[in-house]
Amino acid sequence: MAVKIYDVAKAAGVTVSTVSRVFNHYQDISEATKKKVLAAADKLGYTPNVAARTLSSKSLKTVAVILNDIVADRFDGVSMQTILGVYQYCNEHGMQFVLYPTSTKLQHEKTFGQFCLERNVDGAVVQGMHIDDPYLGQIAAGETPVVMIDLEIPGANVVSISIDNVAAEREATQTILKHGRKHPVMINGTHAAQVSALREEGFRQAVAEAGLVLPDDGVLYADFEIDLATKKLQEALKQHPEIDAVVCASDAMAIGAMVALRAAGKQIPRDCELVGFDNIGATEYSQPPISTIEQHMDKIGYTAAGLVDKLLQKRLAPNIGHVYSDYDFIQRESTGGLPMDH
Amino acid sequence: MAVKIYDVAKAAGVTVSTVSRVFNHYQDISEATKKKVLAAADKLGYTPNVAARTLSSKSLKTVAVILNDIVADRFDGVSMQTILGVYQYCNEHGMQFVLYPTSTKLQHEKTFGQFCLERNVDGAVVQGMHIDDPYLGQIAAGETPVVMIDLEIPGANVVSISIDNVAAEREATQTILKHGRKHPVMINGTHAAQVSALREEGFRQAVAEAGLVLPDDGVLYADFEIDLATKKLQEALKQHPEIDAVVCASDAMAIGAMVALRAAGKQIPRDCELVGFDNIGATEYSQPPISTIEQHMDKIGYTAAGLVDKLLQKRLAPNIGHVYSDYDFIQRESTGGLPMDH
DNA sequence: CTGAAAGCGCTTACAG
DNA sequence: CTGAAAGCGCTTACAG
Repeated sequence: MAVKIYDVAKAAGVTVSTVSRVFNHYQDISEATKKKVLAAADKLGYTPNVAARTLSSKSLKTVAVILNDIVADRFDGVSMQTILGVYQYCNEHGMQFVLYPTSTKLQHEKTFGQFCLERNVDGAVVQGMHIDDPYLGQIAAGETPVVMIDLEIPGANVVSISIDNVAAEREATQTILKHGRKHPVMINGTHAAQVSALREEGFRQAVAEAGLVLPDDGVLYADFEIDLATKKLQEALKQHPEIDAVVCASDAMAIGAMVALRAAGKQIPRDCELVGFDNIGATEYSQPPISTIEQHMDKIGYTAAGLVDKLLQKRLAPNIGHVYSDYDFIQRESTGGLPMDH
Repeated sequence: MAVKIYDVAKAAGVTVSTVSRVFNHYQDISEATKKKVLAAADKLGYTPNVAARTLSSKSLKTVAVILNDIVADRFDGVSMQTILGVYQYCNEHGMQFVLYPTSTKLQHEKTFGQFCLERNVDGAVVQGMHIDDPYLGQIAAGETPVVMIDLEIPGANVVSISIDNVAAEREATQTILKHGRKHPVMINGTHAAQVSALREEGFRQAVAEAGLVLPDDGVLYADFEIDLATKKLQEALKQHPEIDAVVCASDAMAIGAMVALRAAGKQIPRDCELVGFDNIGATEYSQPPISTIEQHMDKIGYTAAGLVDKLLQKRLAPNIGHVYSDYDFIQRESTGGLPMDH
């Protein structure tokens, strides 16, 4: 039933060594035998067994996508985009691909090194880590090439990739402030996410540039949760009914903010502008559509896999540290306010 | 660096056979040596190598999630839910898990059997197949246990799982019709998806039960695409301004429908009720929130993996054929119309 | 209850 | 340019 390398060798009249060489694209194979082998393999429907290859080979590389604490919340197709980006790169470059959903709990049961050994992982693309996760130190100190998405950590074999979060949030905030808004508030995620600090930095820069003074409670933390964003903004609106712009570190929170604004009788964008982050599908079709930052996560995944590849081949310039991917600020109706007189 | 079974054996003063037996939960091991082995393994941080295990073992089972033509459209966290459901089952039951995103194109490059051989796949959970995909015949005729999500095909080793699509769409439609709506229209997906036919059947049943006659153009096909749904409904509204209910085979299309209704000046639910399918995040926070069917895809994934497991152990009652998973009809404002006089 | 040994399906120095 | 052979890290009959 199952066709092995030996069957192909037999059918082609060569040894398994030769078949293996053909399939691994060795150069010094005569065209004639290469043809014979390929024909035999094709006729028999042969495909090399991955487990056997990874076990015996040093050259078959497998890269893992490690997704930490993914919440499948019906909302977010974003992790899937990253996965597909990595998968595509692997597919195009003859590398193996494995997906490993993990969690802070699982990280305590098995070290990062153990996981890599167990699954023959040669390199990894890691997303969703919190700044106090056990894997972080292990990754930084380890030998395994790792590309971290959205989290910069030290480490000789570690490169991080993300968009320029500071610039992106700054641009979004600037746009709103140019419309004459004077009382912006930010709804941020959590201190456990590095991007939160960066986006807040961008927000604060734009506010300062505009010559505005942010009150002490000008940044709310809603842990990237919809309902919490609603609640936090509702409380803030009681203290500061003058709020006329809400900058959110995620689209989910922007949607939560929208609920609060609606409840407060604020019309978007007339009374208050609103901007999110991530460009999840819901923002495009909400009423009004919400302006946001598109990060092109599929591209980030693809690029990240390419970086792992380069890291594996030691072909990456030293001290690369961080790679910036491009983003787009997508303007929709929620920031469509005309410049105001003042 | 890397710790192998031999290292553990040496440290524990036994042979690799014994260590292997301990890790595979053999019964006839003395408590004493078991303790020794476990202690040594723990101290060294040993984890069995998966490639070696799958290569040499008949008992380590690996189940694949095969996702066909996934469009990472920033919209749909639903595939991710299925993946996580399968992953969780595998994790809890000591089975290996692999993800294989495929496409109609890739299906032509490699047969289903080849894929299973190549990756040592013992069983698979398959989602997103079209009714004319190459894999379908191969799966039906094959030896590999497969659980198909949302698509029923024959085959001795095949079981399908889905919610009762007919009943679900029927229930959704009934609800709307009970509100007195007289001119319903359905926006369906594509004939290439089996669920489309079933949902249409449910819709038609409810319409007939209500004593209504559906016009020939009472069902539109929008291929599960947002923009196409908008366009199709816009055209339909020109012909039939009397439309007062739109039943959609997916939430994405419901969101597209909403755009058309808004453009036509129809207020939801006052002038026209609307219902979707899938319960993607966007429906909950749209304005108004859209009623829909929650399929619990994580549970379907988990159950599907369990069925694969049973299939592998030949412990499934013969002629199971199809397993129904439960669903919930979630009523939101878009079907919140009060009963009308007539 | 445990060891010795063959074998899973490949890859890759080493010869020639 | 191609073969013969060792080895990757495990599992599992077969003995004892």
